[in-house]
Amino acid sequence: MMSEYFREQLKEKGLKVTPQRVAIYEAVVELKNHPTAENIIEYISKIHPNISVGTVYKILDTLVEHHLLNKVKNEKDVMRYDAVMKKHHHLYCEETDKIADFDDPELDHIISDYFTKKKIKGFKIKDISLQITGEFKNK
Amino acid sequence: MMSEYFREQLKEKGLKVTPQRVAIYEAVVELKNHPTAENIIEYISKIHPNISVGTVYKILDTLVEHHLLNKVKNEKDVMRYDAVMKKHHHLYCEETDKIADFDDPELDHIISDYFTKKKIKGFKIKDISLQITGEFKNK
DNA sequence: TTTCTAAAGGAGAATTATTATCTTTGCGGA
DNA sequence: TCCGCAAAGATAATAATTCTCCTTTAGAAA
Repeated sequence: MMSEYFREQLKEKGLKVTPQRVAIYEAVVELKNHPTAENIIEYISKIHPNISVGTVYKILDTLVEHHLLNKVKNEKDVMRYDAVMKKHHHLYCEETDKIADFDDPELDHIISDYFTKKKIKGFKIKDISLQITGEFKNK
Repeated sequence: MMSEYFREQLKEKGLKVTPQRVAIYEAVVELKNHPTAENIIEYISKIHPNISVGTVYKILDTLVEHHLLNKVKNEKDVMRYDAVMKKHHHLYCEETDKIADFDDPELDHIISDYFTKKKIKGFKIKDISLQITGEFKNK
């Protein structure tokens, strides 16, 4: 089962493996497109009608805190979540409010090269992420 | 006076020049470090005690909509505003939650060059902005 | 300058997303 | 299997923002 790894991760970090946590993690994976808490709640409520809203928020926080999920914010106001933990960039569509992951090691390399040569004075860089806004072409 | 340009801009866009709008714009300029609505409200209330909270939000929205201010998002929850309209990147400090503007035409050039050669399939890029997280070194 | 009217502002209620509190439940070690 | 504490449930509270409704005012026109 695909969430076996997730269960392992929970144990490793000393967190209890609960059906709620597994369900929410699976929801984020399943929903893919960077769901909001609301999206997750809606999805969850169909399968596990008795998981409460507060619990969803609490679990999302816990998982973000322990680096099992990522938090992303969009131009609008709400927080969104992502199960892809690998460092990556984001493509935003302003119109449809869609977010897609974007990964490009070559670009990362170019940028990190650049900042190796040219430091920002008074600032120590930990991470760089690109927000690429534009629009998705419908194929 | 420095807000002369702002008044001109309002007129040009068919917006009325009101003392509230001028005051709020000046507050954002004055406060510099990407103030939140709350920061602005606090600042404003000292000078113009009778500008109401709802008005501040309404005016911020209007000005963002007409590109007289920018909205900046961070991983935390609140929106922040910026009077610097020139395209630029942001430096974020995770610890102190500070944001600084970062401008680097050379870097922009490198990145836009890169994407001229290597398109993202299914996506039309309109704008790229970097979020550089890390920490400010105290001089 | 005065008048007129749509646009803008004021006050505070309403909404929305999120967090906190407090009680109950159940995971997982002994 | 039992027990203790972490976690879940229910719901109240909070915070940021938006909405509603009514009043005021900027600025165009007379």
